[in-house]
Amino acid sequence: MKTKNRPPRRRVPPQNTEATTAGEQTSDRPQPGSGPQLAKGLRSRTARAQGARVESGRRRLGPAGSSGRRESSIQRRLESNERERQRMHTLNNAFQALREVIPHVRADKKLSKIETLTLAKNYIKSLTATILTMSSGCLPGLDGPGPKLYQHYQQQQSTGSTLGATEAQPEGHLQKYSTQIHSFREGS
DNA sequence: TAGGCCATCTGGTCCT
DNA sequence: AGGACCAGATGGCCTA
Repeated sequence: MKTKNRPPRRRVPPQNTEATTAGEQTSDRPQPGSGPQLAKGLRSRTARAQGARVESGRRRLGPAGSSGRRESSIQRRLESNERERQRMHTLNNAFQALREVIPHVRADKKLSKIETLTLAKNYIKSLTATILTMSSGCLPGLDGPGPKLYQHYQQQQSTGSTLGATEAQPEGHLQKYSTQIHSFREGS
């Protein structure tokens, strides 16, 4: 199953969740960004989470239980949620930035996170292999970055015990990266 | 409908 | 002590 070309889902700024679920006072925590309007019929994740919690009530509420929680405790949790949300947004921005510098075949297709990381890894390796090849050809002597780069590469290879036989050679990285690009293009 | 991917919430642990 | 980080849980959206 593939989830390709999925349009980015839109979100509204975070809302109070726990207090709503617990039937306690809602927070008037500021809502950063004062979020975009949702497309018709499209609920935000936060809103959906709220709904899910209200509907199913399956979220963990901690040992004290929602009813016994002090307001300050709830407020702390909400602030923590907000920080976590921001942290994840920062992480996702970094993923997006990474996507934009990784050449891949289908620009219209958004790489998943795991695809992004895997491609990036092999892209770096293929670039390293290319640099090695070029530097060893141009700088056979003792001066210049070539030998040092090669030493570093060899060190990396010796410490990385998970490399397969193909990856043991610089050309293998390029081949693997190329293969991976094609497999993503094929949607496999 | 199943499975992949994702956002969010949550509590625990680590770090400053 | 408080924030950052992490991983598990949960449920929605989307595609095959």
